Amino acid sequence: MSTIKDVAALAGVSYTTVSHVINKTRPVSDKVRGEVEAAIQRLNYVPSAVARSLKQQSTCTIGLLISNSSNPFFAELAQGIEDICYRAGYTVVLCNSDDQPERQQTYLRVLLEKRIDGLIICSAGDDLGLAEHVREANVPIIIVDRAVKGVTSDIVQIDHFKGGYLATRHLLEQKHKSIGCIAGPDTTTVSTDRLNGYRKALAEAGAPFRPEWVIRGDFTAEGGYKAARILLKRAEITAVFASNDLMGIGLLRFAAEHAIRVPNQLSVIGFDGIDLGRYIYPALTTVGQSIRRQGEIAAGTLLERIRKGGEGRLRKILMTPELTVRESTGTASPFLLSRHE
Amino acid sequence: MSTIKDVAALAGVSYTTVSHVINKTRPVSDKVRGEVEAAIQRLNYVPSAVARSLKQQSTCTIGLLISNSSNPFFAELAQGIEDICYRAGYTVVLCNSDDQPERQQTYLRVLLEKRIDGLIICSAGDDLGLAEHVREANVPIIIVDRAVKGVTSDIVQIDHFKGGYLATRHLLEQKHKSIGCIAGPDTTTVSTDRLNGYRKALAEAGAPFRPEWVIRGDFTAEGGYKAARILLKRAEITAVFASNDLMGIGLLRFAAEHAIRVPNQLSVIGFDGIDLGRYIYPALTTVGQSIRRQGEIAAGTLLERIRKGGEGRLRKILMTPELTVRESTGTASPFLLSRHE
DNA sequence: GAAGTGCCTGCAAACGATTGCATAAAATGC
DNA sequence: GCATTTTATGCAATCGTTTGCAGGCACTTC
Repeated sequence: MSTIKDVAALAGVSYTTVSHVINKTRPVSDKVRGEVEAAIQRLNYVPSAVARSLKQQSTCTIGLLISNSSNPFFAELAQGIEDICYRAGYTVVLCNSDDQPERQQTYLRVLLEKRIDGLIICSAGDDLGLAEHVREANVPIIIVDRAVKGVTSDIVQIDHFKGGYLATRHLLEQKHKSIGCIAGPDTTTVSTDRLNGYRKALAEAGAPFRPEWVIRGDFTAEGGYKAARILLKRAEITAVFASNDLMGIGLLRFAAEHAIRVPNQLSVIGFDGIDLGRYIYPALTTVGQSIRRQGEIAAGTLLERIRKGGEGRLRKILMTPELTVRESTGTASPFLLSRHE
Repeated sequence: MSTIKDVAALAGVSYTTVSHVINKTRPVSDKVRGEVEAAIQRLNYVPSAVARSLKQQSTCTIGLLISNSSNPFFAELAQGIEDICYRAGYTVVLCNSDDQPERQQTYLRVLLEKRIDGLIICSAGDDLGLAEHVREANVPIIIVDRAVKGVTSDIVQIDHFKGGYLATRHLLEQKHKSIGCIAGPDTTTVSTDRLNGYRKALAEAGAPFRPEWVIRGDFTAEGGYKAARILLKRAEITAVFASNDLMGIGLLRFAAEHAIRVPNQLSVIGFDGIDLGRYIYPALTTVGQSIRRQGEIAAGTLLERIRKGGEGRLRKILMTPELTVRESTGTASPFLLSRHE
């Protein structure tokens, strides 16, 4: 692989000049510029970003630390992030911790060694080790969607509480009286927030909160399916708030298999607003905000902080969830009790 | 950010020694090692991978160039790739060209500047510029799933032809006589291969090939939905081979909306085997091979080539597709004509 | 014709690691 | 006690760029 010196030698100039031709950082006579460009062509020269990074103390690279890439949520988020970074000339390195704290820490370390300019964390909130290491990291960080306790950084997230509230209120407005909930794992603040929103809506409507109507899932379709098996044993339940779309889809699957008609006999609402929700049948009613947009905002905010050299006070961006009514929710109807086996 | 020299100064040794302590590359007395380690701790020192890369001419980074990250296929593929790379101590930079050739070229350039050790391309095959640039790149490359004309590199792909054949034969075995096809864009070899498999199966069964039963889609759910609108106008069609799962899902959506019962009135088979196929209802019958596995094999093959310094003859790994029968296909039944509006 | 003013261009010192070569000190052999 | 081996450490060149500081040359200008 040829270097800037090879180019300089071939063009018969100093490598300083070659550098300036490449970066247009000071005037160069047309003649010399022509020769240098010809030499670059001939040698098929590609400047080394690693040498440049070393000198400039910046890599134009950001890290994306996510906890589990199998949720379409992350794919959409990554799209938004990647898009903004691309436009700004930044590059994204993808780190999937696969829900293993140890893997997460290894990645964090690697990213720091690679001297990333910024970090986007979108990861389970229950890892204490992470908080500590992140604090020492001394790199601009933004946390997306989840809160990581003990880390002070920019943060962009949807209002989980309000989302849970809106979802449940929607079901209540459809005259449902017995509303189940598939919550997330109890270790994450995300799921507690959503659950609290659900409780608030119930309380506000004067409906009782029944712990036995709440099942913990793990944010996967499989988890939603399993939760459905338990939850739908209770014939009185006519609607379910699944605290993410994937679990909602698992629930819908269970309903379809057991000939429970949605929304006639059972209403289902999800959370997130993944793109696929509109293509399944019945299309999933959900609450959320464009995930892609969240990614764009996250990346934008991070890049801005990088530009400022990390200074400026911390920003907390709270996005207001919106209800997207599709086909999986409807008015409670009296004959639904007949569904039970 | 502290450097190796700061550590050396604090520990009272030369930075050579510090380097050797870090890399365990030559014996160091226990006393000195202890002091160095203490200094590293105190300063919170993290070695710079960029300096190391410059010296060692290797970045332990690979590029992943994909054409459109909104297809779950890519998410699953990326998972497999990322996993293998993680284990091998490599890092993945994610580049989504979003189907824009110009963006693809920009990314390729950036990756070369960053001196990636290897490249995985999983991208639309119709960009001639890419082939040319890639050939000059002089970096180990592996192409996944698609063929890029004019590029000589390792390649791992599923046998698209055989997949199309198996899918169609499955429908024929269910006694379907009029089988439609939603093909991919005619610019990619992938879709032509799959289409040819479809034709072969028809020919073998003595069924006629009707061009008007083939609609071109764009590999998205939306595209499948639109194709369905045209295709299902023909009441004689009792089964459809969608040449990827996403389009199959779009088709299923259309069928559900129009009260066409699947599989009773219409059978649908997809291609790829995305994970979500099993959770929708009816679950999508499909043909393919573990996508994650494909990613793992791709990454593994690439890393092996990197290890060999790029030498060794080119490998072409052809994976045999397998049929996964789920709920969306069944025996042709006579009363299906009644479905038409 | 000397001084002043613009243009272009080059020298050499960083950036933060790795590593071949050399050397000092300690241990061993006889 | 001296030569020899072993063990532990340091020096300095190198990787491929960027960039502050000068220097050379050709015009003006008086």
